[in-house]
Amino acid sequence: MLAGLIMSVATSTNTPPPAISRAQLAFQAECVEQFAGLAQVLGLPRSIGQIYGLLFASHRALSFTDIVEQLGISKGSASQGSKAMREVGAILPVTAKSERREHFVPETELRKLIAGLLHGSIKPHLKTGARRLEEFKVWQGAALAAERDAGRLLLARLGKLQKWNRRAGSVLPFISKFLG
Amino acid sequence: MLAGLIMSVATSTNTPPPAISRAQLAFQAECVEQFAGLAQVLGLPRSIGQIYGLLFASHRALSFTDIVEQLGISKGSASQGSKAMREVGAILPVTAKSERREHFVPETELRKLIAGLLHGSIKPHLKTGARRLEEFKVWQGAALAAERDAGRLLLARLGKLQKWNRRAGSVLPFISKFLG
DNA sequence: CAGCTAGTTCATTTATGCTTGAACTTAGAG
DNA sequence: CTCTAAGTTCAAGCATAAATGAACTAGCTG
Repeated sequence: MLAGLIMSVATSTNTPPPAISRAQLAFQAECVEQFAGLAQVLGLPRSIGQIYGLLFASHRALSFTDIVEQLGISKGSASQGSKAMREVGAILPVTAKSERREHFVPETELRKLIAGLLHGSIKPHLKTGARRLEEFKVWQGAALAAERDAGRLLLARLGKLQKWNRRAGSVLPFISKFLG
Repeated sequence: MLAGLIMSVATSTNTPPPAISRAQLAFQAECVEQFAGLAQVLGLPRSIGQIYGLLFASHRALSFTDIVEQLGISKGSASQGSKAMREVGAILPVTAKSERREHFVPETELRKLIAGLLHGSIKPHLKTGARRLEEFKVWQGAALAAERDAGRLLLARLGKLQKWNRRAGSVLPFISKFLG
C-alpha cells in the first residue's frame, strides 16, 4: 500500500509531481488503512474506505485519476466507489477554476457523514419493512388479536417493531444535533 | 422459508407439537425475513438475523434445537450465531425451571441492542485506531507541524479524527438515553 | 459405566458481492 | 471532424466469509 503511494508519485503522468513530504505520505497510508478497515467493519466495500481515507489525508482536492493512481485500484472500483460516496454526500465535488476535470474533497462533518450513511443504506430498508409490517397487520392483525396470551404478546411485538421504525427516522436528526 | 417453518412443525421430534396458529407462523416468517435482510444491510451474517427474528416472533423461549429445526439451518450456524448474540446481549438465556436445556428470549430494548452492537464490533476497531493515531502523532507530528499550510491542515485533520474517536464513546450512552 | 442427547469446533464447501478489465460514452483539443 | 483523454458500465473472475456437516466434548439417565 505504501509502495503504491510512492510509486504513483514517481509515475504520475502529466500532472507536475506534487512533492509530498514523507510525513504526509505516512499520514495518507495510515488514513487509507484505517478507513478501509472501518469500511469493512461497517459492511461497506473496502475501496470506499480507501478513497475516503486518501481524500481525508490530502491537503488538496484530488481528481478521479489521482485516486486511481495513488491507491492503485481499478477505474471501475474508483468510479463506483466515488459515485456511491457522492450520492450520500461523503465526498464533495469541487469545480476547480482552471482545471476541467472534477476534483473531490471529503466531507469532514461527522454528523453529515452519519446522516448520509443512514439515509443511504438503512433507511430504505426500514421503509420497505414498515410497509410490509403495515400490510401484515391489516391481513393478520385481527387473527392475532383474537388469540389469547400468545397472540397478544406477538401483537405487542409487532407494535414495538413499528415503533422502532418510526423512531429510526427521528434518531437521525437527534444524533446530528449532538454531534454538530 | 415458510415451507421450512411448516415442515419443521410437522417433523419436530420429541417435543409435543406446539400448535402454532397460521397467523403466528406468518408473523414468524415475516420477522425472520426482515431481520435477516436487516442483518445483511448491517454487514452481519444472515443467520444471525434469522435467529433473532424467530425469537422476536415467538411467544415463548426457544431452545437451541427449536432454532435449528424451525429455521432449517445447520447446528453450526445456530451455535455460532447464538453465541455471538449472547455475547453482545442481543438474546438472553433463560433457565427454565423444569427443562434442563437452555432457552433463549430476544432482547427487545432497542437501546440495549444498539449498545451491544456498537460495543461488540465498532468500538474495538476505534480503540486500536485511536492508539495508532496517537503513535503516529508522536513520531510524525512535529514533522507535519513544521510544514506550512499543507502540514497544518493535515494536523488539523488528525486532530479531528481523534476527536471523532473520543466522541464515539459518548455517542453511545446518548443514544441510549434517547431511545430508552 | 454405557448409551444418549445437547451443543461446540473446525475443515470443507458454497455463495455473496467486491474487484477487475475491457468495451463503451462523452467531451475537449487540435 | 477526428483524435485523445476522462469517466462509466457491465460481465466475468476472484476473494472473502458464511453455511454446512462430521467429528468431538460434556453432561445427564438409566
